[in-house]
Amino acid sequence: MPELPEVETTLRGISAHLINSEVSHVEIRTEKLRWPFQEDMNFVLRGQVIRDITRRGKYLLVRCAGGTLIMHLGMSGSLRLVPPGVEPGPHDHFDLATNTGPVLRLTDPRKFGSLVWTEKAPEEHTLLKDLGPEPLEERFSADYLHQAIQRRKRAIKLVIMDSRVVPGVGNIYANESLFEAGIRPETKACDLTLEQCTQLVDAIKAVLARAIEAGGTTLKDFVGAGGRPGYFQQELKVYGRGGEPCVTCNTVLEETRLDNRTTVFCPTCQS
DNA sequence: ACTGGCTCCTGAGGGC
DNA sequence: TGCCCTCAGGAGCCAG
Repeated sequence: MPELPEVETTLRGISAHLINSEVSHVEIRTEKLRWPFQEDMNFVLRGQVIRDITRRGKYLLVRCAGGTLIMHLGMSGSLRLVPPGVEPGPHDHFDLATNTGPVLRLTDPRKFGSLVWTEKAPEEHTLLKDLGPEPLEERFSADYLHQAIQRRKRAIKLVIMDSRVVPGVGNIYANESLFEAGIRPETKACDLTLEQCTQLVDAIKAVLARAIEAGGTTLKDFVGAGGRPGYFQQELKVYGRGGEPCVTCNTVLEETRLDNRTTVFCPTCQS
């Protein structure tokens, strides 16, 4: 479900309510999400003071005094703050209760999300150590991208969805960014010029920033931690619009599949 | 070093 | 109404 903007929206919604809280207990209501829960999850988390919550790509990092809870929302996950005592629904798999009141509740129908506790520096964890530079930071530049993709023969769309190259960009924002950059999704990555890399990097940064500003994209039922939906779906120019006219030139948008993911582009604006 | 295919899981929506 | 199919915001893992 969530790509970088939805995870960032979630982070902004929850962090102020949880920082400096102490974890009173956790409740696990399913055997496993992506992986089985580690058995001592309650033991290791109970009593931890939440120092900070940050984001790396699509991962949320709940940084505590004695370690870090690494969370990923998969395709269908979302996090909300609920008052203690609210009855869990069928897909509410995990609660983290705090001594200050709010309960952080993970809902995830498809169970592709993950929750991993680590006591070492999280950036060195297997899940995070190979991630590329944060797309909204300066290190993610045209020079970086041009260098990173020079030996990659796959379609540029697949390469920008590779978290080792750009973490945080999923199917929606890959489609949107390529439209904004005027580049066909199936173009071989190694064929991109430095000029095109500049346009693509600028487009990725701009699209992600606008989406964050709008509170993310709500397709089915994504809601931020405060229960508000995102509004970026109203600004989508190609994703979900195959067969409809291009917002720029009125050409009918083409829909194809790349690596089994729906891909939409304008055959006139993108070359 | 890179690629393609498979996998996990549930729900919604379309066709018959 | 029910059944069966395809598709959905992800990414780790493995063989080649």
